[in-house]
Amino acid sequence: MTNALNDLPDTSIGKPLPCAIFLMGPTATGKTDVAVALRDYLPVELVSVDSALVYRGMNIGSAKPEPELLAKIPHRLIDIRDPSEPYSAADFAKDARKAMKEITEQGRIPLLVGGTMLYFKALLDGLADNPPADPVIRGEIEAEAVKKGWPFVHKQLAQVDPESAGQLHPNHSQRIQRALEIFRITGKPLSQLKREQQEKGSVLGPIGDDYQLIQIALLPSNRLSLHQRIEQRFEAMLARGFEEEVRQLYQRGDLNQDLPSIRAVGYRQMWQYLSGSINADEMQQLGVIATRQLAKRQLTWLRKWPDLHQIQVDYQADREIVFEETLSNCLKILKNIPIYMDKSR
RNA sequence: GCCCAGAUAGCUCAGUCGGUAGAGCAGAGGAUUGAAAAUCCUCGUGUCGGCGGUUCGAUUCCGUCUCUGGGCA
Repeated sequence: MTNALNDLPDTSIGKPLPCAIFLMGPTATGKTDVAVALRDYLPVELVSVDSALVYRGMNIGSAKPEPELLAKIPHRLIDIRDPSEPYSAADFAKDARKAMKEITEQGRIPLLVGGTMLYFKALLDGLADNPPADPVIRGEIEAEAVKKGWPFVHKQLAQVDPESAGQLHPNHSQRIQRALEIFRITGKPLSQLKREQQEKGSVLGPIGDDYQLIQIALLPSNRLSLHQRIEQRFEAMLARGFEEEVRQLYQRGDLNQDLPSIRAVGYRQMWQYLSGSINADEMQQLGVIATRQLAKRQLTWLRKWPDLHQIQVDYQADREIVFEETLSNCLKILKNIPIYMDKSR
């Protein structure tokens, strides 16, 4: 099996690269089921690419695979943070690289499954060697913004990093804050650091330098049916005890709605409901709406994604049939991997 | 049955002292380098409930009808 990996076509110069598979797609497309099924055909090991699944105790609302499944089939990068601890794209890029290396060294193929497109992007293109978030500096910038508004902070940024400021709308709070934060920590503009990354490379370089990637996306063939499925799934989450799950987080007392974890789709709305700012009906409606909007943004990423194998998924057809079809489409794409194992043999 | 208040974008509503109308939400498209399930940008023609009247001109004023709330019987 290990030797088979070395038989991969030598794409350019040097030694052949090990294989890695990306399985992407908007929320509620059934990526996990397909990924799990692929294990019957390929020696893959799963790595989750999901900014919500990293949090422990956030299971129902994040559509995390069942505990029994997780116990049986290892998924990397799930349940690796407490909801009080932030996680970032850079954390992910580091963790995922490490996981991929371990998996490859064991003669298996990393299968990265998820819908957090910035995480995929960070892996794919790499990140500049920028400093991590600094809560104190962010707090200072935030305070200035509250007093004078984001357009004012934007003007400040324009003085030290006109290039980044020019690319950002004066209302774009988060990214203005980040660009200014980087300048205050390093004394260098973000635009310059990006350029340096392109010229000199960085610690987290493009993953394609080390792996031969096969990128697959599951895409809904019809937006309306995706919306229906999202609505049904949210209802199912409520029926399975989503409210109780969030209530336990709520009652801890150390969490708040500004944390990345609690801002997650569904959790944010349930939190508002538990704190009394919206009623149950609004919670459900707003939760569904937020999920639809998330799926839309994920599709925007995928529309311009390079080197992508796209698989259309039709939700209106029978679920079993669609699953079989999707799986078989994936297998067709993956057939050129030499260590493909045909179950029928 | 009578009285009052409504009827305007898919939804909630604003508005036009008479010159055919605009916000929020939803939806669509886009951006995306340590919060990304985040954050931000762009996109608004609809018999202004029906019919009639006044008027050069009515969604706006008047009458009437229908429907929806609320009140009185």
